[in-house]
Amino acid sequence: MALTRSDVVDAAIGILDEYGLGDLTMRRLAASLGVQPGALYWHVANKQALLGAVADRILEHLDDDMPTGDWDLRFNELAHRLRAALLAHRDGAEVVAAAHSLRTGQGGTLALLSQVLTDAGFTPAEAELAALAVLHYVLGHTADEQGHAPSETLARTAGTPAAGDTASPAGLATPGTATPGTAEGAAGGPQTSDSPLAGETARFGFGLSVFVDGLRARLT
Amino acid sequence: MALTRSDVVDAAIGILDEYGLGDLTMRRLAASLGVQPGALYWHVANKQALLGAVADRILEHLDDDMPTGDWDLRFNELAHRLRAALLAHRDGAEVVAAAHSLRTGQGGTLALLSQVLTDAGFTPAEAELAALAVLHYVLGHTADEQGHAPSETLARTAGTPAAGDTASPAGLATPGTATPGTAEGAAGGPQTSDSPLAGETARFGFGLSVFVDGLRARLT
DNA sequence: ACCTGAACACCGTTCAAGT
DNA sequence: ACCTGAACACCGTTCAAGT
Repeated sequence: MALTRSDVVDAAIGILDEYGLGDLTMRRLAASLGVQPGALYWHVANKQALLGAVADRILEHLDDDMPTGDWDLRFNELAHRLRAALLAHRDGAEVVAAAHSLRTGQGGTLALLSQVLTDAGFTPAEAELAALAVLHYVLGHTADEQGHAPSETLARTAGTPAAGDTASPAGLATPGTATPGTAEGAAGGPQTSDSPLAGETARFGFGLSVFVDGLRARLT
Repeated sequence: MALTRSDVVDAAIGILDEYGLGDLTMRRLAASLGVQPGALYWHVANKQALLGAVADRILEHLDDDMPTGDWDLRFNELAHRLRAALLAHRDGAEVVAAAHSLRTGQGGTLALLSQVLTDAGFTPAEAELAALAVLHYVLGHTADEQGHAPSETLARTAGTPAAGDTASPAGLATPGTATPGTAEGAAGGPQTSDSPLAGETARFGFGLSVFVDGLRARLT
């Protein structure tokens, strides 16, 4: 049966999760589909476009069933969901960053965050800038996590969360994030597991809340 | 005369400024030095190490003649200097990001920002997290600027700054930043040049000040 | 100590030609 | 419409051998 563009993206995500971005080459992808490298170019313009499609897939359904409530609650929820979506795939943050997919991507992650802030009372220009700023923060922080941190995305497998650490801020259910590829540095580093900032989610939340506090301060 | 490691880094920066990161290959670098590709590996372990050395060079002297004063003033100064240093070389932000050079780099940009915040009264853990957060912001924002914005780093050539826009926040002299490579999108996009957030430096400063406001709010 | 020559094992992309 | 075969123009890295 003939290959489909969606098949190509599926296979790409498969390679990503199993071997990482460094091994996601057009030639390996073709091989995994049992096809010649040139065949891919019928379904996808080039590698950049493929990465864009992969990124769009990673960011799909980011705003499904969004809670209603204060802007800061919704803003936090979106940021945490974004991080969770990136963590759900090996090198997810790097892929999305490489694809420049947050600004333009189909889902419009930038637009989502921006909208919450204009609802809150910011001008469109301010809202977009602030949304971009936290987007950069989330991408950077999550890329760091995926670069050299002990994984933190099982949650479904074990009953007790790894170290008192869940991806969602409140008790809100995260969208269907399957288990990711194995992390490279599984041997725990010097994790100062006593401070209130231990746990990657808490560390992430700290930077996020500083930013949200700064935003709140300008609303008065 | 025999090549020196410093020569190699110099030549790498030359290629970077003239042709960009995409054209900075070991083979091109070797050719520009009139040497065989293999010769480079006597001076540099691999490409990653080379990029690290280039990044270190870009970030050199970031804290020369730092002003004294309130932590927020010094924090802002460092952030603006960092952006200026990145803008001083084509694809500077991407190089530094790729080199993971802010955390570990010789200069210790992370340590510098962190120190300012511990001086301000934050715990070491909080200070490092907050410093990392703005580092991510600066890198992301500046990478965006360098990716598709009309260049903004002449300042020395013309008497009147391009659009009421300088890299330094106050009248503080920036360290020796030479003129960068030409920007790719020289044709001006839809620049809404009326709002108070026009001008890349103002846009950068907005996100930065939101974060600093958030930090100040926790000091009470 | 420093570099050449030459190879190894890859890349992304194009494109005539086949079915 | 969809894919093969085969090439083009590259990569980073290694390493014996030369000087």
